[in-house]
Amino acid sequence: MKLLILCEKPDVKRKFEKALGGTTGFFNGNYFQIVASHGHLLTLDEPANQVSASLKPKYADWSNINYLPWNLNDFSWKNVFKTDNDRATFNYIEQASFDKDAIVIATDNDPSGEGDVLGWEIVNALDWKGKVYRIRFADETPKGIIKSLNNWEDATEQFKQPIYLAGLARQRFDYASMQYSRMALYFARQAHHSPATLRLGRLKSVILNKIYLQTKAINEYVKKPFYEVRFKDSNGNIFKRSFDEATDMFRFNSRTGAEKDLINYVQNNVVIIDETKGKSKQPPALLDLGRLSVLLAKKGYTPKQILTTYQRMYEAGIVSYPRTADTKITQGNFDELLPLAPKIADVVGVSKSLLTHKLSRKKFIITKADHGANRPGLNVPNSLTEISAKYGALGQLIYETLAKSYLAMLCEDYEYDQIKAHLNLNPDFKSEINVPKKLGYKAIFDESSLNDDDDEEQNTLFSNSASPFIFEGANPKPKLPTHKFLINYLDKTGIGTAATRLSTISDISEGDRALIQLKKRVYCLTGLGKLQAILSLDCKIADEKTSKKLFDLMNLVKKNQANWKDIPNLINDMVLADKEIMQRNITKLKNVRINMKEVEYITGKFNGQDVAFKREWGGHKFTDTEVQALLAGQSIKIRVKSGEVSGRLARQQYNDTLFWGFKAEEKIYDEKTYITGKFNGQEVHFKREWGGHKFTDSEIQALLAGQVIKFSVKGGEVSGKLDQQQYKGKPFWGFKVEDKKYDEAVYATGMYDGEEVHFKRVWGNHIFTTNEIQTLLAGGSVSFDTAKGNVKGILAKQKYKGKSFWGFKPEIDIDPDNYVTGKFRGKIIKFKRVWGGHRFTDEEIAALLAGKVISFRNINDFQVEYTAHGKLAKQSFKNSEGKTINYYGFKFLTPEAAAEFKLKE
DNA sequence: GCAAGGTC
Repeated sequence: MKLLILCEKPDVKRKFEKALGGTTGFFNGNYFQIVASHGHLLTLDEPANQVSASLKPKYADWSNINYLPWNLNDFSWKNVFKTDNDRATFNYIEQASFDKDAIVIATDNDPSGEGDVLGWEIVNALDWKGKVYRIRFADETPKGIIKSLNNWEDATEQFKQPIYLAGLARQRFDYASMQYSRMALYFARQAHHSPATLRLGRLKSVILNKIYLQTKAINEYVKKPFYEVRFKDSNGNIFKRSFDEATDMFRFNSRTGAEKDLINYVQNNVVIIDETKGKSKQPPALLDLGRLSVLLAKKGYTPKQILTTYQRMYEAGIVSYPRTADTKITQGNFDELLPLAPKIADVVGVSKSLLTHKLSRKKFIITKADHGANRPGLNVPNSLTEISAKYGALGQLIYETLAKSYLAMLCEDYEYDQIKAHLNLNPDFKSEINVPKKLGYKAIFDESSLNDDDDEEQNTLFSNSASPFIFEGANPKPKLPTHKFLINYLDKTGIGTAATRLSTISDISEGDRALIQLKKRVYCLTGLGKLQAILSLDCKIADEKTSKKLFDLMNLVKKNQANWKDIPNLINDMVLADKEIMQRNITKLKNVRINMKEVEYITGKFNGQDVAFKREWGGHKFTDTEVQALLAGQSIKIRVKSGEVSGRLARQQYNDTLFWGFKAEEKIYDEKTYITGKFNGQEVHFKREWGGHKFTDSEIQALLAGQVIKFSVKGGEVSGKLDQQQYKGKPFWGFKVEDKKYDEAVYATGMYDGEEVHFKRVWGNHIFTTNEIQTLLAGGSVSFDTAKGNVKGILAKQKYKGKSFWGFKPEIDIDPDNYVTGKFRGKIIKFKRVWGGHRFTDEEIAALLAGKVISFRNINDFQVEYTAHGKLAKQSFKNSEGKTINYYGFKFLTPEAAAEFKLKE
């Protein structure tokens, strides 16, 4: 038999080749050829293309919600290729399939059935009539792959594959959830908001809902301070009574109440130890992409930066596969990486003597992993510098963090004593502390900062006695929706994989249509996001339980206990119920200020029909008179940037979407800026000027005749001809450069990495010397003095207004987001922008640099608000090697000290 | 224009 082995991606194909000894060969007497897809090659076509011709207008309509919910029986569930590249990949798979007898679906074994859906999509597009086998490898080691091939299942009967059906149902459910975006847009317009589009779904909407409600809870938080007597020993250990709302007699609303109580307690109350228990803790689970991002977000990196850098490192084999659902690894994965541990430890500066636990602990191991948890890859770099050179500071941080989380697995347990004590004269006052005995894995990786509650305090032993003091507390303030907060929350909902969640957060926090944005390390909603969140309040689509229900049903399908066909229709029940709720939510929008870049739509009657169209066209905003004329079916003339356009309102089509809008019928270009002429018999318009050069009459003749012309511009000489080009997807005619000769006096020319580059000889006021030019071309850095101070930089390809050019690039301050650079006492210095969770405002920074004392309200780790005073000062600390490190930073002052400084000011 | 799931 001849087999076609279909992998999900090229990376896995390579693992198969390694296991089977080549792309083609024989296995168990069968000839095989391995091919790889590239994720999903196909996707469900647009709604309007899924239905019969008579239903098309209904499914293409965005202005009407009478059609919702959709009838999913109308759908043909037709797949289309996502891109031309995907079609090409398919063609290569198809070619390979022609002489084969059976296909082996060797796509990933996701518990969601996604790999099965992906595989069958391709098999179905091949119109395959032969045998189909499914293999599910435990890991991507040769052993795992070969074992899976020896245990293949006959899967020829596609609709008897429960896991596939579960995946297929999920896909249709989510696809049908598109209705929500149309519905919400309709209601937004009812509330007189006109966003270009909204994006609702069971993941996106849950994120928005959580941020909305959390922000609301914070805004509505009312601090209720309380005061009570507690004891503290000389090591800072606190003794307190257990608090019970019903029987409480010791908590006061005012300080004076507690002050009166304080008299009842004596100083130096003797500490009695009740119990000392030896305890231990195993290293934490390996990091997933979400938890990794939490650690990196603290340093100011965005999900997008983390995802792209991790991906690049994965492609180089330095880190493991990013988009895994696994939090554990197989014994095979473990054995594979273990021999590399000493080298990894060297790279990240971890002492090898700590790596004594060479047997895998049960908690890390599973029998079957999709790719295994995120961990260092099999390509171990030689040094951190090597990583940072290629992947920047973030790359280095990713590797260090991931490596330490992995190496922690090979360390011994963390051991500590849990000690309980009470006070002799006041036995109600108790304390429980954890005192470290042996750090074990915690010496290299401390997971406590990943937890929502950083309650893993490590204490020092009790001292002999404790004295009373007045403790000021408050009802806890709801947590800020930071990245950590959001990731930990989504973890609990279980929607998607950690990587999917991260990429969705990235997706909705970037670009013009962003729904959320990070401000001072806290997520908040954009105008668009707020609009969506309010419209979806109390709706099922924004309910975290919706995904849970979906997954529960999918699990039943997997066990043959439910019919997969019932799942997609559930979204329709939701749409029906949420339609009413959303309609009611419109009123909630009325009292909310929403800042949004709005696309204004005009609504009115055209030939007796309700229409909505954009008020702007080509930068021109229709006046009310023009709107009346358009609705009356008249032709109007408007001015746009490049000339005068006449046209009228018309039903038009863009891709598969019908819409109403102004349709240009005739355009007269401004003669001053445009030339109108005939090119190959076609009327063309192009700009009279290019790069500051105004074309002469003879040049215009030559251009229209298709000839190459040559003229001088600033910095050199260009040659080129007239050609049709594209700008932002729209075609235009204009001069197109074919060759540029650079003026040697202005530009330096040379080779950089095998590419000819030209760059300006001058940067600021500095003229590069011949030596400096050579250094720059060799990739070296050059530094020189300017009026603003010393500048150091390298040669780099840069972008300006969308055009790329080569030039000197000054070294940007490391992490400008986290550090402030400024002049302090006549010197350029850097200092941290955040102190104790507080991010200094621009005004505060200016005051600090001016040497002034500033004060601000802040919240401490116990969620208690207090006023912090301080100023900028040169400070120092001793690092682990005992070396004194000097630095500038905010120096906290007591209120008394601050007042004294302020007096001097 | 709209999802969530893959891929790089």
